[in-house]
Amino acid sequence: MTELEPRWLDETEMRAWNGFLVTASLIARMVDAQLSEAGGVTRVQYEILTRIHASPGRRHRMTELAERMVFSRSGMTYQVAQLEKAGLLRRETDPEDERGVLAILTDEGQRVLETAAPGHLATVREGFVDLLSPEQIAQLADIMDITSGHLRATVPVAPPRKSKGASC
Amino acid sequence: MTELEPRWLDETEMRAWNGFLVTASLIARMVDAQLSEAGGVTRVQYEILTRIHASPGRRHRMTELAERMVFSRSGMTYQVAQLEKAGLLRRETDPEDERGVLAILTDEGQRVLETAAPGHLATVREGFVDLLSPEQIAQLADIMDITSGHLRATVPVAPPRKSKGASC
DNA sequence: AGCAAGTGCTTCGAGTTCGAATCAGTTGGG
DNA sequence: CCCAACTGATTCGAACTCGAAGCACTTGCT
Repeated sequence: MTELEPRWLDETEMRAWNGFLVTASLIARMVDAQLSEAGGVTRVQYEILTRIHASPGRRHRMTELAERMVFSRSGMTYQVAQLEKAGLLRRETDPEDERGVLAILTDEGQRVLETAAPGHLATVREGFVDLLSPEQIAQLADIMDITSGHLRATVPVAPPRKSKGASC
Repeated sequence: MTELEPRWLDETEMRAWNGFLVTASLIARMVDAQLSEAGGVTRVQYEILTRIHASPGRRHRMTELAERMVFSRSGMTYQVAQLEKAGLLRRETDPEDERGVLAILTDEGQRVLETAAPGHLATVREGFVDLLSPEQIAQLADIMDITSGHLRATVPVAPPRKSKGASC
């Protein structure tokens, strides 16, 4: 983990890594800006609504939502509370497990999502997808499958659950 | 900008876009975690130190630093202030323009950077670079050059300076 | 020189994020 | 049945981030 003589990134690796970081920051800003001037919701909120929308019954458990979005549970509680205040979703305790809470899309939330979707999609295309050739999109999809898959298996998002196996 | 019938993302585009977002979040978390348990500095602070280190004279102007890092100016002021408190850099007004401020790496900052670098680099390799083949790295580098270049030219980070050309 | 416009940085207030601690409900022995 | 361990969600405090507003210095025009 802590080698004394690390292998520095070569020129290509550096372009890939640095370009990745810059792109991530900038596209996030661009999407934020578009959504905020389009009125309704923030980027995080938009994504929450989208995920709930895509779930069966237009409802979704909190923790699962947080895990899929790579977001802390407390942050999720906060944002879902905001969305509930705004009337875009409501919360209900899960009848199958009284500890759990279901976030359920309201009609109003559905409407806001439908209104916001075209502009958001256009921004994602303009700032990202449509800049690349179909081949590059395919290459990128493969690459991101590898990295996201590996990282999901490696990086803890929620608390480290009771360790039953060895930790090192 | 707001088409009535948007072109939705196809399956490959979705994998690329979604994988990109997930990867960005997770690698950020992984780097954060590594740096925080290694002791010294946060990810943002590490990057600031690195950029100053790479500059001639181990010094760098604030605004330029913010622009290169895709960071707000006020956020940069905050983080540089933290680093100054910690003794890792000091601030001096630029003798060539009394408005400007130079952030200058201290010996202590240099030392911290050298200590943190190997672990950080190892994490970037483990969580990202070394997961990919040389070909994929090359593909990714080309792709990220396109996106970051386009976005840098498009997305404003600092206030929109006095517009001398047309704005649309 | 003197003033208006411009530029560089900081301050301020509001909103967001996280992890640790907490509360509530569930599960699995005894 | 009862308790201990566990799990899902929320609350709380601290830290971070941003944009707008403000201050200080510079530039350009007359």
